[in-house]
Order: sequence, then structure tokens, then C-alpha cells
Amino acid sequence: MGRRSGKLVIKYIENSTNRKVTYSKRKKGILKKARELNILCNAQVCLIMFSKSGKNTEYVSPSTTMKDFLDRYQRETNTSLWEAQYEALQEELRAQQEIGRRLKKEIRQRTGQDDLSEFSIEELGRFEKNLEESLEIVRDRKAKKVESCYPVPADNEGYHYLDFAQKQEQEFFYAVPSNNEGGQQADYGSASSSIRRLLTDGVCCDCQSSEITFQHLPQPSYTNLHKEAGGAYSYNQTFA
Amino acid sequence: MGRRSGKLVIKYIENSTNRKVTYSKRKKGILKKARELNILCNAQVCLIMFSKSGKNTEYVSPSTTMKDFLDRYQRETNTSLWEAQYEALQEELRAQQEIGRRLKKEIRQRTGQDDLSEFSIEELGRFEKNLEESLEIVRDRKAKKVESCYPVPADNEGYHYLDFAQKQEQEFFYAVPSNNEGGQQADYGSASSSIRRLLTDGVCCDCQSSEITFQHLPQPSYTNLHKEAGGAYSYNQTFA
DNA sequence: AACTATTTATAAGA
DNA sequence: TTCTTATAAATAGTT
Repeated sequence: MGRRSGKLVIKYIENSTNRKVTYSKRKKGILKKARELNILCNAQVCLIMFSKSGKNTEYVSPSTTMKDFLDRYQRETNTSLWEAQYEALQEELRAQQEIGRRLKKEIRQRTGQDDLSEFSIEELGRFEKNLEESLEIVRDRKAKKVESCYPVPADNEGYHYLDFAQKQEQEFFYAVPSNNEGGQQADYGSASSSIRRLLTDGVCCDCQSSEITFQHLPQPSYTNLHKEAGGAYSYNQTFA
Repeated sequence: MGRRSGKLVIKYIENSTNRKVTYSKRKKGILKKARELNILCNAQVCLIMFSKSGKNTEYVSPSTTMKDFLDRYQRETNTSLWEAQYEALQEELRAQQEIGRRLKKEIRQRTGQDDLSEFSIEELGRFEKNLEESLEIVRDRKAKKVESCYPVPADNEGYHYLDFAQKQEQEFFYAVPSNNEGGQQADYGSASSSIRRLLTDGVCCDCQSSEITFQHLPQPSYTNLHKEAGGAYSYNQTFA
């Protein structure tokens, strides 16, 4: 089209000024076409252009953002434009989830909450022995703790210590019912929360549910950022 | 343009057939414009269209792929189309790692490998009680297993069963040294690997190392797919 | 899917 | 750049 005799040959415009003018005019034209296509046919259109000098112009049909548009593009074309960047991360996440699953199962098995039928008699025996050893360690620790908190006084005072220790035994080991009905909610300071809950509830922390929730984990800060970021790619109305 | 008296009003075409025809014609037209803009002005153009029915058509200037084009778009517009997703994944990974860390610590504490000094006497007492309960459960399971594997015969044969069970006790509980020096490497079939290793090694699976590796995790199948998919975004020359 | 009257886009000129 | 306008190109309505 235009004021010329004969068909226009589509070929790179060498003259810089002419090329720029043509780019400007045609850019305006194609943007208009994109918008018309959207209105006439209710089509969703995304158009991004970089001029030779690098300046970019974009159009995305209204009621969508560039990000949403490209998300849809990926979904519906069954392709992935950026999965490569996430691949390693996703794999790592899967591995970590698997680790968590196994660890939870191990704890459930250790606390008798989970099925032990898959183990042989021999294995159960070893497990039993292992628990006995753990029990031994804990008892030893407790004894040492008692000793350090309430050091054994001079020989002639020995009676008092033993008396106290026995009293403690009774209080500590039998005061809390096995199902912890009415168990107290004391502040246990810095010790690991899972063991804390174990100690108060008598069952493993979160192994009962399939998902562990750490309310005190830092909440991701991108949750809102993400929504806001969406607007950044919206329709840049360059044409009249 | 077209065979009509007066200017064309840009408005949604209600008639389905007309709309489809118009979409087809104008889609062809805008793709031609996109290619011409690329050739005439050496502009890089990306055009994606979704028809109302969802069918998509795309164009990317040659010598680029859709991915490269959008990478450039992000770089040069200083925007990020998928950073939010990346960060979400990273956050999720961090959370899972934290979960794993806590679970591992819990297991180490349960097996007496980890420091228990942070616990009070009272807590250690509860922990002890919990271990005793677990031990009870495991012993009960083992007893049931023995019973099911070697059912108690008629009353007058009872002696044989008890005799056998006692023999088992000795074999299972005292045959393996506490540090498992020279422990056997029997095949334990389908039971969970962490408990397996616990049973054979006498220590918690992988809690000693900071990272657990599961060589038998299913490898992601998309790894190669993705590379191949890359070509899918290249220039789709729809027009003549 | 073609045809073609007409509108629309735009190349060249100012 | 923007306007003007002659002309090519696109396409709406029709077959």
C-alpha cells in the first residue's frame, strides 16, 4: 500500500530514517489489528515487539496480565518456558519431601503409631533392643541431671538426696496420664518443638497428620508481592 | 475495509460463523504484518493468539525461540514473569529442609545420639515414659508376631511353644552386639529403609549426616523431555 | 474457499 | 515527527 506504482517488496529497509518511520507506522498498525482482533472475535492476544535499537512495545488483551497470558500459554500448549530453571529446585523439593515422609514414618514406627507388621520377628527384636538402649541413655541422662541439679551432699546427708530423687521419680513418671488428658502447657524454652510436643502429648509431634505445620516458620513474603506483580505486565496501550 | 457502505464499527461479532471467519482472516493478516515488520525493520516480534474456543497460534521472529524471546523481554523490561514462582519454590524447599532437620533431631534425641541437656528433669522423665510405652508396643507386636508365625498348639503342646519363644528371645536380643560390629547385612525386603538401617546399624538411618540420599527415588522423566520441548516455541510460519 | 467492492493501512512527499 | 494523499493491501459481505 502507499503511494507507489506496483507491489511493495518486503525487504529490509536500508535507509535508517525510512526504516524508523516505517517501524513507527507499522507498529501502530499491528497494535490496532491486535486490539481489533480481541474486540471483534474475543480472542486473547499478546504482542511484544523489539525495535532494531532495542526499544520494546507490548500489548496484552485486557483483563489479562502478561504473566497470566504466558502461564496460560504454557498450560495450553503443554510446553514449559521456564521449567528448566526450576527443574533442579523441584527435584530437590521432591527429595526433601520424600526424606520428610520417611523420617515421619520412622518416628511413627518408633512410637508405635504406625504399622509394624512389615517387620520380621528378628527385626522387631532388634528394634526392641534399640529402644531399650535409648531408654538406658535417657535414664542415665536424667540421673546425671538430677545429680547436677541436686548434688549429692556430704555423706551423712545422703538420705535426703535419695529421698528427694524418689519423690521426683514418682512425680515425673506417673503424674501425667498416658494419654495426657489435662496435660499442662508449660513453656519449655528452646528445646526442639517436636520433642517438646512429644513430651507433653505423649505422641510424636505431627506424625499423626500427613503434613507438618510449623506455625513459627517464617511465612513467605512473596504471597502478596505476587499478586501485586501481576499488574506490572498489563496492557500497555501504545496506540491511539 | 470490505464491501460495506461506511466505516466498520469495531464491536464483538455475535454471529458465530461470521466471527470465526473474521478471526481466521484477521489472524492471517496480523501474522503477515508481524513477519513484514520483522523483515522490513529488523524488529523482533512475538505474537500469541488464543481464539475464543482456545486454539492458539503463535509467531516468533526467526532466529529466536519463544523462551529466548521472553527471557530477553524480562531482561530488557526489568520485569520478572516467574521470579515469584521461583521464590515460592525456594521457600517451600526451605520449609521442607527445616522439617527434615527437626525430624532428624527428634530421631537423634530419641536414639540418644543427640544432646539431651536442653531438657529438664521433668521432660526427660516424660521422654523416658514415652520410650517405655514404645517399647511396650514393640514387645507386644513381637509377641503377636511370634504367636502368628508359630501358633500356640493344643493345650498339651504348650510347652513346645514357650520353649521356642524363649529360644528366640535369646537369639534376637543378645546375638547382635550393641555397636553392631560385624552386624549382618541381611535382605530385609520391603520394610522402610530408615528403620531397616536402624535395625542393622543400631543408629538412626541418616541422621548422622546432614543430607539423606535416596538413590532409589524415581528419577524425573521430564529432564530430557524439556530439552526437546525447547524447539517447540520456535517460529511457526503460518502465513505464506 | 473465492470473489470483489470497499475500507483501511501506509509509502512517499511535504 | 506529523499531515496529506495516492495507492496498495486487507478484508466484509457475498457467492
